[in-house]
Amino acid sequence: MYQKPKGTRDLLGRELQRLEALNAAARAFFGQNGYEEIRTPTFEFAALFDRSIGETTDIVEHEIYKFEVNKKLYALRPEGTASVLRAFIENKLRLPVRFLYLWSMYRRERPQKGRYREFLQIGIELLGESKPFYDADIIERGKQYLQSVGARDFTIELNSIGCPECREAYRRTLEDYLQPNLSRLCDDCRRRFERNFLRIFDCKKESCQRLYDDAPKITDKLCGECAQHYVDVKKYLRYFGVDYVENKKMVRGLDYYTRTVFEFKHGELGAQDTIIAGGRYDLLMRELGGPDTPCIGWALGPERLLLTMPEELPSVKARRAFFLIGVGERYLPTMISLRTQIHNNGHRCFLGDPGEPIKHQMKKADRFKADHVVICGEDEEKEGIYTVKEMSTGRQSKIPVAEFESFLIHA
RNA sequence: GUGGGUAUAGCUCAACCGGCAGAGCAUUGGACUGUGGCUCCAAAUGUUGCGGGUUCAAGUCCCGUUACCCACCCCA
Repeated sequence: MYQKPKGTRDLLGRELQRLEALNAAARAFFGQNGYEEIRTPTFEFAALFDRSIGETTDIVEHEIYKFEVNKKLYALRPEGTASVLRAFIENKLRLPVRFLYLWSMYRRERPQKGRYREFLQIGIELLGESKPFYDADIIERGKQYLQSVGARDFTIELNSIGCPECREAYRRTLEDYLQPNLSRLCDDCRRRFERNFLRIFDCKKESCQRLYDDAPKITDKLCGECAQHYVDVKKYLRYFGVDYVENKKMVRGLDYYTRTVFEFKHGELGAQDTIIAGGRYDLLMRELGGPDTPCIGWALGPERLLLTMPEELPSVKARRAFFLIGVGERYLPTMISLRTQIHNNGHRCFLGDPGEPIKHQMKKADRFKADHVVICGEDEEKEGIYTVKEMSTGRQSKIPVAEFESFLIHA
């Protein structure tokens, strides 16, 4: 027997419906807000991701699916931002522009709750806007989107990680603070400090965290411009009515972020509690060979979001379902035209096999979760009616053929 | 990549110290030949994840392996 690769899933039934409901809501909502949907190739030249995500990140080092064909090294995309910027540059588009993407991403991680090797991201990117107003704007739009699909109980965490100059100054300050305590850090943190020093704050060990609680924070060491930017972002968030908590220890896993970073978290999700994560990346476009262009964006994990939501999404509307029963094959033409009429009114409709006993067809109707059964037989033909049975109550009524259309409209 | 847990009928799970492979739900048929669900009666269902080992005897013990779950790492 064949099995799917580890960390992948077959999407069908309820689960697929739920995901598609989030996609449909995102297309509608962000479309209204001027975000244009974009699709790029699922694979790119591997160098694109090395350059953008950061060569010392774990993603690039051992989580990317890479393959070589004809001496060219390709990679399945592990995230969306790099591809969007590459497409922007390559297609010589004009600024400013807003993009929406709904893509599968690929990372060779060990799967666990809310984490897969092929997973979805709904992301937005706003290219060409540098002002703090826009940082607040896309955070607020994220909040509004979550609320529109019925998500509750998430908190927004905010931080600024400054520009490379701020970070270099801060690194020295932090080093001075940690130097005397180096022996109390865990092995992971010592390694992190060498490779990507901000990431020490992600450590889950309490002994390390106690040390970091009293450590100087990057927000205290921002340069003048970055500090002002951060102050203004918070000002606009208040104008927008967005509640947030400052998390001075929040940093990002990707190297390209500058200044504003944020996460939307949900408390009851276990270790993978981040539903939306994003931030500003003002230097990446230039890094990838494009024009100097400030950008900001975020990505949402639909699988994780769904873990926080009820089985029946409020946004999934159940359409009426009809099942047609024929008593004898000679009623098939009637049934077929009836089906067209029902479909034209926007309802679902299935045909029973009119050669089968009524009992069998009735049972099928139940299986299909039909709301209404319409019976076409000798009695109906004589009286010029259809017998309509409402399945939830068992009540039956005779509806004259001429009045059936208006019945459908009100069903 | 590291650690812990799990794997038995379509599904959820039992099976004592190693001793005939079980139940509920679902399925199928009947009670009910123009009416589903509800009720009652009956039937069918297994490579105990896979491969090896120990034993008179393995679902049970041992080794390996695969998948899933949870956590670390990392991240949406």
